[in-house]
Amino acid sequence: MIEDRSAPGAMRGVSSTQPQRPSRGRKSTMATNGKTNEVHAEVEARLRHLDQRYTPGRRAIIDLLVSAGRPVSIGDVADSLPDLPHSSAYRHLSDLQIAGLVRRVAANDEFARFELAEELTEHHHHLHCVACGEVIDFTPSAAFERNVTRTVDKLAETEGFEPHSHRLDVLGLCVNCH
Amino acid sequence: MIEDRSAPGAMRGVSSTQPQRPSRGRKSTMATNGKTNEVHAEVEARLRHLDQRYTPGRRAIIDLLVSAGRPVSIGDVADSLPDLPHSSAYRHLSDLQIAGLVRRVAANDEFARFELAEELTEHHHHLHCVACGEVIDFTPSAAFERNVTRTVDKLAETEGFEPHSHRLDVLGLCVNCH
DNA sequence: TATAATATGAGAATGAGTCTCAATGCAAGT
DNA sequence: ACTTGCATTGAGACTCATTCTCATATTATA
Repeated sequence: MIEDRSAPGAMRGVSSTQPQRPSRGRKSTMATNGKTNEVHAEVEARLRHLDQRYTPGRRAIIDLLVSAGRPVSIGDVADSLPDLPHSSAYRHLSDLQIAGLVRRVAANDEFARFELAEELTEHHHHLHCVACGEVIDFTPSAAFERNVTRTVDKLAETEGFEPHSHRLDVLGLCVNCH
Repeated sequence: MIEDRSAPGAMRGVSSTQPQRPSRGRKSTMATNGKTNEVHAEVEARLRHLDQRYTPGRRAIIDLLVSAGRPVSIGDVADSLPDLPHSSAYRHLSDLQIAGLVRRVAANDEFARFELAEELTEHHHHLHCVACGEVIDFTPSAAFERNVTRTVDKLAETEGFEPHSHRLDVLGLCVNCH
C-alpha cells in the first residue's frame, strides 16, 4: 500500500522531502536601485502603447517582481501585498504577461510563479529546489549560452521545429535545504 | 481593456495561438518493440521490491508511456484507456512516480504530462510547441550534454546549489503548427 | 480456504486559477 | 466642473484538474 498522500500539491508525496506551499516571506536584500526606475518607465511606455494604464496595483506587482529578483508565487504576492485581492493579482499578472512584460515560470510544483520578462532583465535560467520549491535565477557564461543557442537552432533542420526560446532548469537542493 | 480571456487554460489568451486541451489521439507509429518487455520487467521488479503489484491498470499505463514515446497528458490516457477511471489513472501515475518509474513533466500549459523515468529510457530533453501544446522528445549530442553537465556541476561551487538533474526545454512551433 | 495486505472504482472534496458584473477611476473634450 | 467613454477594480461565484475517502475487489501466502 502506498501511503504518504497527505501533503498539499500536485503529485503529492513525490518529492524527496515534503512538498509545500511556495516559500513566503523570504525577501530579497536587494535595495531598490536605479534599474527600478528604468523598468517602471519601460512598463509604463509599453502599457500606454496598448492603451492601458500603469495603475498602482500593476506598479505594486512590478515593484515586487523587481525587488524579488527571482520568480514569485501567488503566495509571495499575497504576503507582500495583503490588500490586493487575489482576482486582481491574477489579472494584473495576466495582463502584464499578455503585454509581454511578465513571464510565467513553470516550477516543479503545482504553483505558478512569475518573473519580469527577459526584455526587462536579462536572459537567465533557474535553479529549482526540490525540497522547498524555491526558484533561483542563475546566468551561465556567454560561451555556454552560445553553445546552447547553436544546439537549439539546429533543431529547425533536424526536427522541423522552429525554436523561439529555451530554458534550462536545474533541479536539486538549495543552500538552505541540504 | 484587455479582452481575449476566453480560451481554457492557465493564463488564458497568452499563447501566440489558442491554448487548447492537450492533443488527443495522435498516436505514435512506433510498434511495440523488444524494449517494451525490458521495461515491463524492470517495472515489475521495482514494484515488487516496494511490495507493490504490477497490475493490469499499471501495466496499461506503462504500455501507453512506452508506445507514446513522448510525454502524455491525462487526456491522452483517457483516450487510450477509456475504461480506466480517472481516479485510478491519477493514482497509477502517482504511484509509479513515487516508485521512480514515471516522471511528471511540467509543460507550458496547465496540463500535467507524464513520461517514463530516464532510468527506463535515456536522458533527453523536450520541445514544447507553444501553439498546440505538444511535447516532443529530443536528444542532443553527447558533447553538448557534457558541456551542460559541466556547467550545471559548477553551480555547487558558485551558488551552493547541489544539482540532481537538469532539463532543457525548447519553446517554439512544431512541424504541424508553423 | 482464511487472513492480511495491496489495489481499485465511484464519487465527493479540494483549491488554484478564472470569470462576471457592478462600481470606480481616469482622460479628454466641452 | 460636468459629461461621456473606456479602462480598471473588488467581491465572490464558478470551473475543472487533481486529490481524497471508503467500501469493495483482488492477490499473496499460509
